[in-house]
Amino acid sequence: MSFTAALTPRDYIAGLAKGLQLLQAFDHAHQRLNATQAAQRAELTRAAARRYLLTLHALGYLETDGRQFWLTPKVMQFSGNYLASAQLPRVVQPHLDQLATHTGGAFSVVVPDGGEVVIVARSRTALVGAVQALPVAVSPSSVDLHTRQAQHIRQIMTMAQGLHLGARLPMHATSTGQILMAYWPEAAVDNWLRAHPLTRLTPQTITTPSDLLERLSQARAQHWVHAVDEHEWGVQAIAVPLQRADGQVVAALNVVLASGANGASPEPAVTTRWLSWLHEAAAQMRTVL
Amino acid sequence: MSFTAALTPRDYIAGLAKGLQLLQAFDHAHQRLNATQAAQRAELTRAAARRYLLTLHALGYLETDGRQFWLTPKVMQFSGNYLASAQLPRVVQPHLDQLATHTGGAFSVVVPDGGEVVIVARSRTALVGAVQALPVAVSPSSVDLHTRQAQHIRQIMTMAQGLHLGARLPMHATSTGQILMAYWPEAAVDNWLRAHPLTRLTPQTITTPSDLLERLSQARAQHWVHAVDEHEWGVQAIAVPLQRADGQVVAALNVVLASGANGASPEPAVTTRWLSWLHEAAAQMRTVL
DNA sequence: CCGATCTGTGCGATAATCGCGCAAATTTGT
DNA sequence: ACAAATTTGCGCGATTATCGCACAGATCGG
Repeated sequence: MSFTAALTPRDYIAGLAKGLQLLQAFDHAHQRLNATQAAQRAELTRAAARRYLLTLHALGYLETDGRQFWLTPKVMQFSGNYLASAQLPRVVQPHLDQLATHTGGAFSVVVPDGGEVVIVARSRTALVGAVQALPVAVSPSSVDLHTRQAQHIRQIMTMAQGLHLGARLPMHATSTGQILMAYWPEAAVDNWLRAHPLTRLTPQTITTPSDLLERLSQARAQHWVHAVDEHEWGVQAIAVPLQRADGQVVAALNVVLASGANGASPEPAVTTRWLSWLHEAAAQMRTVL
Repeated sequence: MSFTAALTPRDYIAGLAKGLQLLQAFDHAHQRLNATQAAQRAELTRAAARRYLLTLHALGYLETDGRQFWLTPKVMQFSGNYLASAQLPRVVQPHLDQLATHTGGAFSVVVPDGGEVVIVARSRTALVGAVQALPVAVSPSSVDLHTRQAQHIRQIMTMAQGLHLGARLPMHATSTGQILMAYWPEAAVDNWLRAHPLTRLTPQTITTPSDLLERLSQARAQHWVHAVDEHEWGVQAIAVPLQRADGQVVAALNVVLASGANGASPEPAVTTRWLSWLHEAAAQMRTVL
């Protein structure tokens, strides 16, 4: 993530790199950019940024009102091509759907990529009445119930915010990242530690190598990980590895739940139930991965 | 789709265009490409293609074994950024999930882009649930129930093949494309017709402008479209428009079902039921779009 | 084992890209 | 409403990134 290709190793098209960098400059926090802002974010001169913006517009990847630029749905084609070509998302999706339908949970399948994890499949059931109940508690009589429900829904909505297909999350602070690393050879983990700072995201985030190594060893021993409030406050997740028939771990499956957020430790019985569902699903997928 | 930017209008980075063209060369039918194949598909010389491939590899968008190249999950980041920034997919997703949970159908929301439609949100329940809700004659005997069920599951799996997030489908042969065009001004439809051939995809595909115009006018009158076997043999879909509060049609919602495939015309009662679900959902979304 | 194809690489030629700089248009603040 | 501060469009000469040929070695296929 920190590469800027200092030298030009002869077979390197700078224009392509800059263009993609510019395209990546549009994220949740920067949905619309003008030429000047885009230049800053992509570390280009304004003149250059403008050329790339106009090119991306001509190709249909950006829309513009002449002043601001923003992403068009065409950028989804890349993801579409990946989903269509990679077999993992395809074979996993039906299992995820079934899991979500039967249990009502919100599940993700992630793969490691460039030191982070990427969500490549996802499934969740409806949060009944989610949107209508969202803004304000309405009912006068059963205020408490509705308030609590709305609060809960708001929590889940909020926490689902960053968890769309294609989202990238840090390995050290996610249940899936941890379970994946647990199966890496020691040297790979060391390399990862050298290359990636253990950025603190919440008070619960693991931020020292020794704590992380301990967690990984625990994960390796029990074949699952439970991360509470480590990535986002109020969100817990339980993850298990997804193995191919030959035992190779190629992805991770998790369920994302609201956590106590009041400091209450999660109930073991509840964890165990989710865990059994996860392991059951993982076992089913094992033969088709 | 037919642009090749014949001239270089001064502010056009050819390198970016070629690189993206190369990245788009990887699709379902061409998951792994070597330098020579990639050069052909992207219409570059082999030397050039190699430079772009190596660049994309250095940037992490392609993986390679030294000979073949293929997409990495990193390409999903573009889609992730779009999903995170565009509000439509975000606000629509909970409604879709609810719809799928309650009805057991497979729903998509699409937006028009560059003369095609793009799937920007999707939801479906596990197949077990879906099969029961399917518009087929109920089992004559419990013996071949399993056979029929298996057959239908296979059908649905097959037909869901090309319907992932980010997939692009032709407007004239899809229920969603037709309902979207139905609300276009006449001139826009004429322009579209001039620019896009009515490619035949099945024996049922609409291939003449007059037939299409008739369908559009019908769609406009009744506010929905039912397309049977027009895009893919054995697949039918029912679509309704998604309007903003001000009445502007910004997207389309549809449900995809297996069709009789034996030539039997679909039962009106079944269609009506799906339609009411679709319209109900569309009405709910109207306020939040 | 040999023909056919693919791959890595060097190099000079070419034109694609760079970024400065200015004038006009737009936004912001009071 | 007006002026200051940004932002934008664009021309231009300089430069260097990119092009594609051509050759040799590696690989594949039967």
